[in-house]
Amino acid sequence: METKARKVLIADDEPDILEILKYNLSNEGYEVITAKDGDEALEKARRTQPDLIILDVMMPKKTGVEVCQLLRAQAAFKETLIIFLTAVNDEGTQIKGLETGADDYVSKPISPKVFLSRVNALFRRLNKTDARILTIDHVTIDPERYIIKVRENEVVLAKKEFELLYLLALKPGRVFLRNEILNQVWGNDVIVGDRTIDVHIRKIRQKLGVDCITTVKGVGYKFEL
Amino acid sequence: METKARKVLIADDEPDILEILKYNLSNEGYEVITAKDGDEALEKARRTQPDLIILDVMMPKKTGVEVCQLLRAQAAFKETLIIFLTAVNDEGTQIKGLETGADDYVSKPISPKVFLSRVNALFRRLNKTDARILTIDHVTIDPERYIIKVRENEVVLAKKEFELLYLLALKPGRVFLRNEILNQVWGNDVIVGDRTIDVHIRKIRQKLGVDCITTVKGVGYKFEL
DNA sequence: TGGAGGAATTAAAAAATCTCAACCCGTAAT
DNA sequence: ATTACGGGTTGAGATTTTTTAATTCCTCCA
Repeated sequence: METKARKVLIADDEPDILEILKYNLSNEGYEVITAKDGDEALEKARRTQPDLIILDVMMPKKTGVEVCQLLRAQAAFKETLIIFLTAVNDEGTQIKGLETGADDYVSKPISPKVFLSRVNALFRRLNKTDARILTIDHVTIDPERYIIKVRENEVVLAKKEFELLYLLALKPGRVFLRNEILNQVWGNDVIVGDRTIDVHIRKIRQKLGVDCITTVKGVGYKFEL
Repeated sequence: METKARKVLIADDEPDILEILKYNLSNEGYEVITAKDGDEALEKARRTQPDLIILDVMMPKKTGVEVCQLLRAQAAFKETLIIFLTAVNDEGTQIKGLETGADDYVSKPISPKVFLSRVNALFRRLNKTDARILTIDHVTIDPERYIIKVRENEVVLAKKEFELLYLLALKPGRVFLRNEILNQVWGNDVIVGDRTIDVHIRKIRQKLGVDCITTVKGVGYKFEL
């Protein structure tokens, strides 16, 4: 249950639906934000940057389709998952929905079980493309197995260490500011001291036995062999 | 892991065909749902979530190809089996059909016997990847018999234990998050405590007597010899 | 040469997470 | 009715990871 809570925004004008979905998603460990009309949805989407947005097609102020179009027009929401919810089993809406760039489409009445499995499926699909094996020279980082290999030798890193290394290795050579690292690995709401990063960096260097992380004084760190 | 009746949705505008197929599939133990045009097919597919969908290419309202495209665009139907039915033995249609993501393609007139064997074959193919005997080094897991063998010694696991081990062994080395394990083994609607997984893992380790499950702290577990 | 600022090193405290044993509750078998 | 068993829960250690805090090291520059 500790998979860095994913944020889900639900927008629907029917309080009942809002409640049911919120309840179920919360139970699954998602962090849930709700909105009761199109404008509120837009506003909260911008402020909270959710991982998934569930939009009722029929809403006051702005319809789900409109909200979706507006969001997709913004770079920040190009990748965000969007699911449409609709009472009408209307073909026209469905087509328009998928064309607007929704990732899935669920029609009411909603079965919580089915709905949850769809949400999970979406995230699973997302993860797939997200967790790829990195190979930089003789260093291999496999996020699926959580192991690092240095010249055929397996190295075991702890969670934070692994995530930190993975982040740096995603863009070898690029310098990551301490702040970036904090946001990506720890989350932008966690507060930890600056030395914490140093210590982790040190452990990684130590365990890998290879000098692959370079310090850029006053700036941050980068992965480099 | 129960063998619940497979649901099959048949969509065709010719009542005769519908009848024949329904009769034959029912006899084979499938649960059959029928639709007489594209729209009805879409609607019933969503409501009943069938395991297999048989689509006539030429149908009122929407053609089979259109229905297929719409379905495949939805996450919930990414994995669903789809068979196209067509009167014309038209090359163009066939190609378009398979490109749209159909799993098989049968042309009329239909021989019930041949048709059934194709359907069975599809499910068998699906099953293969689903319930096959796993052998990892000297550990053998047979999901059909619910038997584990470790160096010729049979080990008896309880249901949950078995399913958990099987899940992990399906992708040796890959780390499964606690959430994934919960979803796969317990189902995404059941709520059980976190320690439950631990305890089951422990029982497995204990019974197998071999150290084959590795914990990745803060992340999950993986099968590894 | 002697700070000053930033980073590296350490050790040790604090927090998070597992393991393990004991226990409880249904249900199927006897 | 009794027992055996699967399987879910709990809480107390044990372990590991993460963070903090104190100290030492550099490197640049006045």
